[in-house]
Amino acid sequence: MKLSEGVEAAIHCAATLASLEDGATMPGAALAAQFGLSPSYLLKHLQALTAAGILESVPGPAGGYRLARPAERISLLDIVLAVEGPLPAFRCNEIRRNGPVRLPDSAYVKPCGINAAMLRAEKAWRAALAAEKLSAIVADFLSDADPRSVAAACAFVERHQRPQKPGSPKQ
Amino acid sequence: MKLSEGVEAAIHCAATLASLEDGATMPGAALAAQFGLSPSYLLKHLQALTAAGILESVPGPAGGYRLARPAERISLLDIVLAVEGPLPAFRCNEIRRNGPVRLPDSAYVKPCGINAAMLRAEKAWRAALAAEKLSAIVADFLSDADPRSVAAACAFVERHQRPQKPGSPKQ
DNA sequence: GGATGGTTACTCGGATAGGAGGTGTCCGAGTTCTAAGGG
DNA sequence: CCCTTAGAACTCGGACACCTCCTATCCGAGTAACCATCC
Repeated sequence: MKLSEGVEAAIHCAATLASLEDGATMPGAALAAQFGLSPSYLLKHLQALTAAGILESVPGPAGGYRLARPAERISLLDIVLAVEGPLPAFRCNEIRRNGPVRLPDSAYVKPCGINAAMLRAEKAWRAALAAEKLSAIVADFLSDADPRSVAAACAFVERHQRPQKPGSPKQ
Repeated sequence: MKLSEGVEAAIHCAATLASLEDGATMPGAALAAQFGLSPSYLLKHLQALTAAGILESVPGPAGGYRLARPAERISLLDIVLAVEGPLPAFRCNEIRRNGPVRLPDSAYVKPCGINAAMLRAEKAWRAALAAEKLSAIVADFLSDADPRSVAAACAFVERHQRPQKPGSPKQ
């Protein structure tokens, strides 16, 4: 089992966008440069986040991406589900029915115990991810990370963010 | 993210082997027939379980597989790790270092907060999997599942298990 | 000087090739059971 | 009747193609800023 590498990129980008001034945007190309990624490919994941309602996109010059809601209300689970899809990692194929003796469907109304156990474990995983808020990630970074790294990140944000246009308030 | 389909097969096979009489074995071909799987392919996963020390294999006629230790001491985590590998699902590629400004390595001695958060969530998942013992899975099946399904499973075990050979005690 | 229209450049969005890992299959090595032959 | 021995059949184990999904890339649609022109 392996999570898509896009998850890492998506979380880093979301954390960077959370550091922007209120209403400001940042182009996808800038985010790609910040993390050494292919701009075209990063766009794919940013689109997924936009489709999931986590980000907003502003087209045209001075456009870019920004968070669609406060970082306190964005969890890592939201991002992971947006990139990886909503389906659970364990998908029961009901192989218990594929034996040589075919029982009627009425013998399988009770859910598969193995599937239930796997889903319980995945529920714990999702609960832990839901508890990890993007705001906490950013706060921890600002307080705990190396000062040089924090300074470089802040300088990058200051350099590439596009201030909110006065005439178009953030919805 | 998607778990390998072999995980489902491996758990079902392990649960079936847990229902065998003490020391008895069952060939991989019988397990494959029980779940409608390709024998050659199922062997691949059973070999992984054997390499992980969860199963034991007995070669030759009247051979097959059996649990290497009591079902109470086998968790779903053991099986998942044996099939999927021990690496965590989220693998940090340290893209935080790939920016245009290259800071010295000393600026990154603190672990990445995003990686830490993802690993915390995965730790919760693994803890939940470790709590799901194979013995409990089998017990729940015998008590809760449809009687017809239980009867069919027991009949299958009775039909295909190979009793322990008197002269070669289980190690 | 101010308003207006066209041009330009920048942004995101979706459709299109390439590659790694899981899926499925095959054949070979090893071991035990069986049965025939000899004592 | 018992032991020995050769054969055969069944088992697991590892090596080889195929296929799906993730990775990576390109080009097109749309929009806002900019600038030249006109009033």
